[in-house]
Parts: sequence; C-alpha cells; structure tokens
Amino acid sequence: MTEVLRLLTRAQKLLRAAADEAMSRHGVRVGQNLVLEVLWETDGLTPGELAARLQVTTPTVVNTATRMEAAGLLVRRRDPVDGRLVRLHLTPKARAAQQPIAEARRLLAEHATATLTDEERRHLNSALKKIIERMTASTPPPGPGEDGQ
Amino acid sequence: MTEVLRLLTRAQKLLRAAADEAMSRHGVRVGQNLVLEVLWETDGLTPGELAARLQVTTPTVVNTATRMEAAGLLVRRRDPVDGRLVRLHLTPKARAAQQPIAEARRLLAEHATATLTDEERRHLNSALKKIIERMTASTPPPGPGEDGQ
DNA sequence: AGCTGATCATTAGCTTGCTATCGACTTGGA
DNA sequence: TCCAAGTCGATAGCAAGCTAATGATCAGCT
Repeated sequence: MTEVLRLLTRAQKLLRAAADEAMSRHGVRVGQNLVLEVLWETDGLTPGELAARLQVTTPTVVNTATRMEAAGLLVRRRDPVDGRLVRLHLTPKARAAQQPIAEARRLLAEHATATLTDEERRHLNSALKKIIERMTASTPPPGPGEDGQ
Repeated sequence: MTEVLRLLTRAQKLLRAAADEAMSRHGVRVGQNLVLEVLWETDGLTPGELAARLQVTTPTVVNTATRMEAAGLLVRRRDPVDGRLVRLHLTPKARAAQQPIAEARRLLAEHATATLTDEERRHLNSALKKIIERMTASTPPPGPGEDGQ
C-alpha cells in the first residue's frame, strides 16, 4: 500500500537528477530552471510573485535569485514606485539559454516516458492530478484515529 | 509533454511535506524514516550498506545517522573485526516508534490515493515502475541530437 | 615485516527546500 | 503630520540530497 510513495519518490529523484545533469550542461541548475521558465513568460516579477507561481516559499526564490544573479542570469532592480519591491529581470544570457533548455526538458520527458503508451501517459497524468488535488484540497493531515474518507 | 515532470514534482513535494509533518509528530523527520524502515528489518548495518539499500550516497546516510544519534534514535558501534566499519544500531526509542510511524505512512498513502480506483492505482504503480526502469537502465542522458530509442 | 593500494567512514562545501526572524518601506488613521 | 500596523525582501539556521577530498584501517605482495 505504501509502495506508491516509494515509487513516486524514486521516480522523481531519478528525473530530478537527470534534469539537473541536462540543465547543468547549459549553465543552469535544476531549481533555477523553474525560475527561468516563469520569467521567460513574464519578466520583472517580484520574488513574492515568483514564489506564488512556483508554489515555493519566498526565501527559496530569494536564495535562488542570488545564485542566479551571481551566475549572470538575472539582475535585481528596485521598483521605482514601491520601494519594498524588487523586480527580477533576465539577462541576455538567460534568454539565450531558453531554446536549448526547453528542448532538453522536452527530451527528458520524452525519454522518461518512452516505454509508456499514450493511454498509459494519460492515466499517469490524471492519477497524479488526482493525488495533487487530494493533497491540496483542505489538506487534512491524516492523523491516527481519523480517516479522511 | 513536459507536463508529467511538473506533476510528478508537485505530487512528490506535497507527499513529502505531508509525510514530514506526520513523522515529526513521532519525533522523526522524513529522511530518517527511511533509515528506520531498513534498520527495523536488519539492525546493525553499516552506512555504506544502508546507502546502497536506500539508493542514496554514503555521506547522506552518515549525516542522517549523526542527527539520529543526537536524537537518541541510534548508536554507532565500531565493528570489532573490521575497524573501518561502523554499525548502526537502533535504540529502544527507535523501536517504540515503529508501530505508529508505519501506521502513519500507511494512512498517508491511503489518504493520497483515496480518490483513485483500484485500477487507477495499479496503472499508476506500473507507469512509475516503467519510468524508473527506463531511467535506471543504462541511464543514457538524452543529449540534444540523439534519441534514446 | 613492511609498504602499497583498496575500502571504509567522515568532513567540507554546494543546491534546494523549509520556518522564523529582522529591517526597510508603505499606508492608513489620529 | 506622524505614528502604528502591515507588507515586502533578506538573513539565519535546519534537513536532506549531492560530489570531492581526507583519514583511518585492512589486505596482499614482496
């Protein structure tokens, strides 16, 4: 019964490691990749906005942004209107990486699911969505004695 | 196409967070839980053996073991025959936690997949297994231009 | 017996997540 | 106008993963 937890953990770890290796060939680590994907779409977001979109805490984005700034992938600019805000802007270097990184990610997904049929892929996606919905909806932690039925 | 990567990451993160919260109620963090599950079965393993079973690197086990030792969950004992080896032995405290922790894990898995049919669960498990097999078998990183067909 | 190479665990240092706290800035009410 | 409360980003510190380098011990060969 708890098998699915182990399988999910293992699969995700393998995929993450493969993604990190692939991204690293383009000078981007696996966590930074997600920030890039959002900023490619909408440049100049604040750390808080980014965190909300990535479903991650603000400190995580702040730290990642610091590393990316050091790597020359983005710059911080203070918002001229509201001095509390910081806006994250991609550099040309980050834009240049868009194509190859998106392609690498596509290839990885294709490779990982290469032995699945289209139907199996659909089933997998829908099952994961159900789990996600179940875990986010009200999030009642299953304590001993109560059953989230 | 890359949707499945996002879904897997998100689902695993939600499950890990829920597991961490549940385990923490019994004085065990989510990474330590895995060490416990192996040592409940086979006490006195070395860090290297544990790492191999958990599919994790030795330093990860060493660091986790240090935290668990500080938490009073296990003790290190030098192997009397081979002085290079360290054997990890669970304390009574760790054994006492076995029942509730295993139960919490079972409840979590049940809760997470509560909205899936038995068939969907089987499909999910088999799809994850296929992905794991695909990613471990020879592990050809999909570089640009070549296709792991 | 003694040295060399292999095999362990450990340490150092990194990324990526988290929570809790701090400091700066804005805003609304007195 | 000015102070209090709220809202941001940044920092500190922890867990858990990784790689690379260190250090201790064992084993095999001369």
